[in-house]
Amino acid sequence: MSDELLTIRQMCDAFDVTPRTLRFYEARELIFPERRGQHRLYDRRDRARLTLILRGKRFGFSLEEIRQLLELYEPGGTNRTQIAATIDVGRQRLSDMEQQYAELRIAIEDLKLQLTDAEARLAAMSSDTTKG
Amino acid sequence: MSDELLTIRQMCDAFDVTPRTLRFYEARELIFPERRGQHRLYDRRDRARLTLILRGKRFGFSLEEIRQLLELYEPGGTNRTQIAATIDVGRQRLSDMEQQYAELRIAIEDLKLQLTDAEARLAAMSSDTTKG
DNA sequence: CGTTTCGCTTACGTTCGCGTCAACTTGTGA
DNA sequence: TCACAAGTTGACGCGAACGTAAGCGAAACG
Repeated sequence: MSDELLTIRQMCDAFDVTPRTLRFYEARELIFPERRGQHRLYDRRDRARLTLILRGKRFGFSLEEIRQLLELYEPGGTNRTQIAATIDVGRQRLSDMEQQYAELRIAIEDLKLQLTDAEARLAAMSSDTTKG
Repeated sequence: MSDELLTIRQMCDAFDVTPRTLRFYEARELIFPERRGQHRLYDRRDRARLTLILRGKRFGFSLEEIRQLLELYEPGGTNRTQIAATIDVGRQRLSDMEQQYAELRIAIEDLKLQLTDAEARLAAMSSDTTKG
C-alpha cells in the first residue's frame, strides 16, 4: 500500500520538489533513501520526513534546525543526554511556533482591517477617477 | 511624543537591526526616511513600516512581497486599477497567512505529541542505561 | 544497434538578505 | 587644529538553498 518504495522522480511528483532538492536534503543528512545499486529508493519513513521538512521550511526554520527536530520523530534511542538534548530542541521549536502562531493571528487581523479599509476607499472612488 | 524623528542608530536600537539593514530596506524601497542634509531621519510612518517589514519576514515573505503589501498600508491614492491590484496582493497574502495559520496549528499539535512521547521514553529509561 | 530516458556525481552559478570593509564627509569637543 | 564619533556611499563577501550544466552509466524502446 503506502509502504512501497518510490523513485526519485515519483517523489518529486508527489511532493513537488526537484531531484536536486532531494539529493541536497540527503547531503545535509535530512533523509536517507536506500540504494538499490546506484539508484535511490524512498520508503514511507523518507516520505514522512520529507513532509516534516517541507512543513518546517514553511514556518521559516533552517534545514539544520529541521534536521535536529527530525531526531525527535525517530526512535533513535542513543543515550539519555542525547535524547534529553533532542527534547530541549523540540521544546524550543514548540515555543517558537506558538509565538509565531500568536503573532500570525495579530498580523492576519491587522491585514484584514487594512483590506476592508482599502476596499472601502476603492468603492468610494466609484468608477470615475479612472481617467487620470 | 511618538512623532519624533529618530536617527539611524536610535532606529537600530529600537528595532534590533543594523544600519546596513535599514539602508538595505531603503535601497529596496521598503522605507523612505527623509534626509536632513546627508543624514537619514525616520518618522512614525517609517517605524510603522519597519514593524510590518519585520513581521512579514517572520512569516517567510520576501522583501519584494512585503514591499507590495506595504502599499496597502498607505493612502497612496494613485488610480483605481493600481489600488485594485494592491488589494488583490493583500488578499493573496491574507489567504497565504490563513493557510499557514492552520498548518501551524497542526504542526504544533504534532510536535507536542512527539514531545510527550519522547519525554515518556526518557522517563522510562530511568536514570540507568546511561552507561553505553 | 543507436538513441532517448532516467538517474548519478561533480562542480560552478544564482538569488536573497544582509555583513564587512574602505574611503569620505560632517559636526563636536578638547 | 587635531581628533574622534556618527553617518554616508560603494563594493565585495558570505551562507543558505537550491539551479543548471557537463559528463557518465544503465536501462528501455523502436
